[in-house]
Amino acid sequence: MPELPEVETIRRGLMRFIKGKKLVRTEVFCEKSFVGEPVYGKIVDIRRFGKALVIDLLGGFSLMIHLRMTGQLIFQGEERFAGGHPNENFVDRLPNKQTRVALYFDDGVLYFNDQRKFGFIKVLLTDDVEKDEFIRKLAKEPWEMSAEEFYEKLQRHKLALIKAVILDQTVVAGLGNIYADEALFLAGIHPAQRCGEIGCLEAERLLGAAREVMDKSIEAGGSTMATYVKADGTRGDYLESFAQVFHRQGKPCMRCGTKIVKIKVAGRGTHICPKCQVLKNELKEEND
DNA sequence: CTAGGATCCTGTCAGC
DNA sequence: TGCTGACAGGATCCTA
Repeated sequence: MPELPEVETIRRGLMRFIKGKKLVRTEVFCEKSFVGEPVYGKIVDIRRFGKALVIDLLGGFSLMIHLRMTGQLIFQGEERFAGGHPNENFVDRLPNKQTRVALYFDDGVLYFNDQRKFGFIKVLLTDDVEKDEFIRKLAKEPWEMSAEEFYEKLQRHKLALIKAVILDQTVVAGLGNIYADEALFLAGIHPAQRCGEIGCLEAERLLGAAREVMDKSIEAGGSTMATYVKADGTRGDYLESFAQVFHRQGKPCMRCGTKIVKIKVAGRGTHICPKCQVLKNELKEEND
């Protein structure tokens, strides 16, 4: 679930809560969730590559963390900071059944929770972080990519559906199911449009839309989603504050009032306004 | 090389 | 109540 904006929000939170602190102990509850032997030392930096986080330790080791669908990072010190898949774990007593790894610092604990166990923490040499397969194959993020470059990349997947292609992290980094739907809506493009039918100007619009929706979310994350969870368990549904289509099926389109519908595209739940996002005709086969 | 479907895993929800 | 199938904010692996 966590996409680029959520991961960036977590990165900023960790910079504040664990940078400069010393990692002193590791407790692994699920072997699958922790790859390699635990390492210790002072945290010198926290970096982000697409949806992956990298925590650099003094001494030459790093922890790469990918939250995948249901991962969360929750720091419990004097106050609590939680990010990632939003659920009751944000306010639960930890560790709990979904806690896979606990990283202990002098003054607090960083819990890695993950319902579905798709996410992981992996120990790497800091020098080898950029040789990691996932990071090595990662494309540029939307802000670093020119419209021409994006368009050319789409043209390499003429027959694939646009939504599937923008979810591909080797095409453009950072989008997930929410921001893909939001960006396509903003750009007025149907998610099942084949890339070959996407024009140069549309590609440019889509790239701009991707930047816009994620910028907005990072900004919102700073205040709402980067929850400093209070005793009262504040857990704002930040999606409601900015989503135009995601999880809004049955509700009116904010642009034209038509009901948003949920369909399936590229195997994923997909939300569109059927009036603002129209599928251009596929090239018809010659018949008979 | 591309395209599309299955798969990893746990939990929840709708429908019987 | 219990069972069943569908589905989930991701990415990889396998097949054609």
